[in-house]
Amino acid sequence: MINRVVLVGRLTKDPELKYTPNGTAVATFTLAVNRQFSNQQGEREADFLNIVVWRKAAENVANFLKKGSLAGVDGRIQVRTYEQDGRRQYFTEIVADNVQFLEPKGSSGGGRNNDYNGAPPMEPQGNPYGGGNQNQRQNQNTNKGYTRVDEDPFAGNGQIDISDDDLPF
Amino acid sequence: MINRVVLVGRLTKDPELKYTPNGTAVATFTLAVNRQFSNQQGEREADFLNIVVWRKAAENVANFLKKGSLAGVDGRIQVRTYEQDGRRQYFTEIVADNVQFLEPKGSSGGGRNNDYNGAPPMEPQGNPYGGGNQNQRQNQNTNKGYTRVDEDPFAGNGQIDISDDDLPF
Amino acid sequence: MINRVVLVGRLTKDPELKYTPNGTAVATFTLAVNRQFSNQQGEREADFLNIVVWRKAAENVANFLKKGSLAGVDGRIQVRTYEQDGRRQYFTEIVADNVQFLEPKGSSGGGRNNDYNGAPPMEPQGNPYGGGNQNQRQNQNTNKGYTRVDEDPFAGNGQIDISDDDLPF
Amino acid sequence: MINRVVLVGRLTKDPELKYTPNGTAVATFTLAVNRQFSNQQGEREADFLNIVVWRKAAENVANFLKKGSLAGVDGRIQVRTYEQDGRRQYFTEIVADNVQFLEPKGSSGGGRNNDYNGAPPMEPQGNPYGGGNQNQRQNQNTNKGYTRVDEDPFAGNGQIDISDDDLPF
DNA sequence: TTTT
DNA sequence: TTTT
Repeated sequence: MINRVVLVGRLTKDPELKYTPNGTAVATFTLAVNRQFSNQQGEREADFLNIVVWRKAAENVANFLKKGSLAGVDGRIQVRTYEQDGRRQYFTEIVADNVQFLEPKGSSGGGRNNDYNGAPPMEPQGNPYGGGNQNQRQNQNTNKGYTRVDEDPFAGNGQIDISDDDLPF
Repeated sequence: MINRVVLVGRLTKDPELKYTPNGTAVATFTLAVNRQFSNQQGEREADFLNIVVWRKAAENVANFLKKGSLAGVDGRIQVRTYEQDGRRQYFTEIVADNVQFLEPKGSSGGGRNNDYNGAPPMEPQGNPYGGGNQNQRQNQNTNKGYTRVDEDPFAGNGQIDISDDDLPF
Repeated sequence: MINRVVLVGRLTKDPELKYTPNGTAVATFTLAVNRQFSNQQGEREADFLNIVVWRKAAENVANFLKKGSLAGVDGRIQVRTYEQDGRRQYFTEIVADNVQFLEPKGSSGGGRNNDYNGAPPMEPQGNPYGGGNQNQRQNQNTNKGYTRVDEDPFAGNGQIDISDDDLPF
Repeated sequence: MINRVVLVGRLTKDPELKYTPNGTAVATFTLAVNRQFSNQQGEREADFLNIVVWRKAAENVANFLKKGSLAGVDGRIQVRTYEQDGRRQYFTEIVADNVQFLEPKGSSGGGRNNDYNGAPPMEPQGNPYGGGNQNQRQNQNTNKGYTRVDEDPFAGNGQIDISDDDLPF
């Protein structure tokens, strides 16, 4: 059925790139999309939307986008369900078919972590979406220098079985 | 910023129509949008998306759509934030600019609650989205025969101050 | 770059299915999309949009849609250019990634040409878009019972070189 | 019915701003949207799409966009019909609900015509869309310093009767 | 936990 | 809590 989303906004952090057990790249990031109208307090609010990208596009995202980058996303909305403390939780994300880099070419100077994995050298890496899967522990695996992912691309570890067979392409 | 969503799917229940204190109509419903590809178990999953509609369109939705109706939605994604048991929760919804009725004309026979407010006569009315606002109690107010809403259109009661001033049009 | 179109409307005619020289299926049809507001004369106008679909989806369109069918289209806009009488002409079409059939299942009774090629038995087959390519003549070739296409899927014959290599997937 | 288009691309020229007889601002420009895949010759083609914007947004477009600017457009497709030399011609355009400026703030240096009406001082003004209305002559009228438009916003003059009553809002 |  |  028709399920189409188009967004333009800015990354709230560097993207995170991980790999499924069979080597499929998956990148995640949050896009801040400013609302068109200000609220009663005269503030211009934003919506913070979770984006997932797979395969080659995931690696491009990891290489070319960073915190603050302007990007366009064309994809579909998906809701994932999980249990937490016996309560059903919902996690809404946009699965991107296509991510467009909207920064001017020469604007990548400084700021980006040069190791391209979105994690500051010393800090442990966590789930960028606090409301998401909670049973995460520090993921020690590496794959091509990136963090490996067995399942939920938004968690450091997980029981939801995600593999290439889930990929709709 | 650009934030555009287009969906086609079926209502999981009759829509709920409420009114803000100053009389603005607001309807909510959940749209089941089938995914394009089946999962590893060969099942065709669906995403269940929360839709909000305001004003005249809200009343049309309440009058013409019911559980199972096929509908198209053109709108934008919005994330609302609230606290529950000291934890931040997120509620994602589509604010519809336009809802299109895709049922054939003569297909409204039977099934729909004829009082058009989406609540079965004897049952208390609750939040259609379990993950949403929890501090709801049965709303006793009525307005033109419909349930009144002071705030969160998805709750029976609430502290989030929603009024016509929030309306972006 | 981002180029996304979503439409819901009705077919003005049965779709036309053709094949490129190397056997790729391509279907074309016109979708009548009613405007949301009526004009000064109080009439509800429609826009007539040219749709192209490739491969398996093309065959599904030919098999399941007919004149009058309600359908959703998710795709991108494309403009083709050609010369006619020494003047540059533009032909705008939507290349569909996905076509959704919105007719209720049991509603296909009668009306559709059972040979599934969109052409009434006795009538010569023409370009469904009168404003389009003009240098058309009756196409005599057949391919699996369908009309073959060497180039412009909207013409009966043509000089624009279209082949599978043009397919972006 | 659902008719939604989202585009990101670059202006091929400065936008043109005109006014209807009753003072409604209308801006037009062409957006070059690069295709995602290169063709057989390895070239990355673009589609050139005609955009119309009305009212306040039209004036913003005229003030903030110029040739080469990156912009996002959210709107709907519309086809206009006219006769030329006894032949029916079609003109496809995107009526924008919303135009987003995607250029970095400090990037407006040089290049733009400072009179903000999109017309070079000495040159006659023409239809930016060669395939469009042909019976144009230089429009002499002015309105608040801008070119006035009686009808087709893409022509310098015209017989198609466009007025504020046509505005769907 | 949020971007400009 | 989910629709056909």
